[in-house]
Amino acid sequence: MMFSADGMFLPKPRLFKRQSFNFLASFHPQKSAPKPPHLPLLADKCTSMNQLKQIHAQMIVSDRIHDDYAASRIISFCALSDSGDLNYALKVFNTTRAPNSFMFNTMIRAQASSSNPFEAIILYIKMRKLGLIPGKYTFPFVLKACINCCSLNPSKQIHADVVKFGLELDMYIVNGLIRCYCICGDMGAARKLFEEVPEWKLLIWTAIISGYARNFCSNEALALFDQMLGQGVEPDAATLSSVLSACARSGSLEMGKQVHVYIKEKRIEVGLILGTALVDMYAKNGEISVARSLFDKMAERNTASWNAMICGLAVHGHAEEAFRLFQEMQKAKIAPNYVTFVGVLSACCHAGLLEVGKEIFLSMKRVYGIEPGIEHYGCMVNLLGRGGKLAEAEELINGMLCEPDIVVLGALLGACKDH
DNA sequence: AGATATCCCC
Repeated sequence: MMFSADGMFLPKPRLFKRQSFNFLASFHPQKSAPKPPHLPLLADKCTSMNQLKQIHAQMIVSDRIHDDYAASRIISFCALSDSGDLNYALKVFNTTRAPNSFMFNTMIRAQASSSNPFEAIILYIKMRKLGLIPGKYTFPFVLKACINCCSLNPSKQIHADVVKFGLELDMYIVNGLIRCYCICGDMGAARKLFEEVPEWKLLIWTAIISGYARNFCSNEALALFDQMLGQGVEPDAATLSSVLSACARSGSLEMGKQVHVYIKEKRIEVGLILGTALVDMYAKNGEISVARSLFDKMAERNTASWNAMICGLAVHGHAEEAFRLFQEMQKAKIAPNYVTFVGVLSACCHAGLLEVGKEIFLSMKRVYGIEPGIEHYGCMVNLLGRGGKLAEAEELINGMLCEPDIVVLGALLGACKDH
């Protein structure tokens, strides 16, 4: 390959100069007998959009762009490669006269994990209207789009299509369907699919276990995990993070510890997510020092990792430490989110820090652009009420965007009784 | 003549 180190073919691309196609020229070693380069294959060898655009230009000039295979290679690179460009892929796709199912699959796959997953569903509908047959490389991605959109209705429609096209036994597709139903909270539908799977691969176990864990059905999640181990299936990091989440929420410290031992024994890599799950499990179960030492050892931490530790400290009465960690989090330039402030404000509640709490509460929207939710109001009413500021607490409740719940009103009533 | 999936914090 003749690519230069910076991925550019030329020091500086100049319009209308022969050199502009230097890269392509490099595939004509003999001037006497120039052999046309195989453009579609060349598209696969690109490492940058710059290179791809030159090949695309050549395809247009030589009229090869109307060749299905050639256009597919261009779309595939732009849509899926790391150095691609989804908008460019869309432009090429939209100007293709008769996109085939490979192109649709590629675009659906790319759009499913984009910021506009719904576009993938729209593409799927277009594909069906054109009479193209969706296949095993269509459904996993359109289902992923459903998961990222969090919408149940198209999932049912797509489920019907899966059956219609006879693909209900494809592991990747069943996995997608189960996850769809789990995300939408329809554990009944998810379980039914799970029971019908002919062979329970790890993938499927993980889908159903994480579904139960995410929907706060910790006992079902742990029971299925037991069943899975009983069948000799070995869990991986993804399975174990869901199991740890179930242990965290159900107070199953012993089970959580066993999982930790298993991770050590099997030398499973503890990355960001599994690390966070461990910290959360120990923190929620009151093993703050274990949680803390694991947290400190993490090579990478995201907002969720900090949240697990901060909330754990706050709930177990270590308000000062929770604050200190919140400050460290900001120093580390990790953006706090909604959950972070639930932790920080509940630390204020535990420590009775009214003024600090007020300041943080106001900063939520002003500094971080996060609209306070019911949990944050709950903390504030609690703080104001305990400080005897009943009128202020009532005023705060009246100004809420959401309806006050039992926690908020209970905090106010309790304060009224005390004062 | 072409490719696939999962997980954490409320």
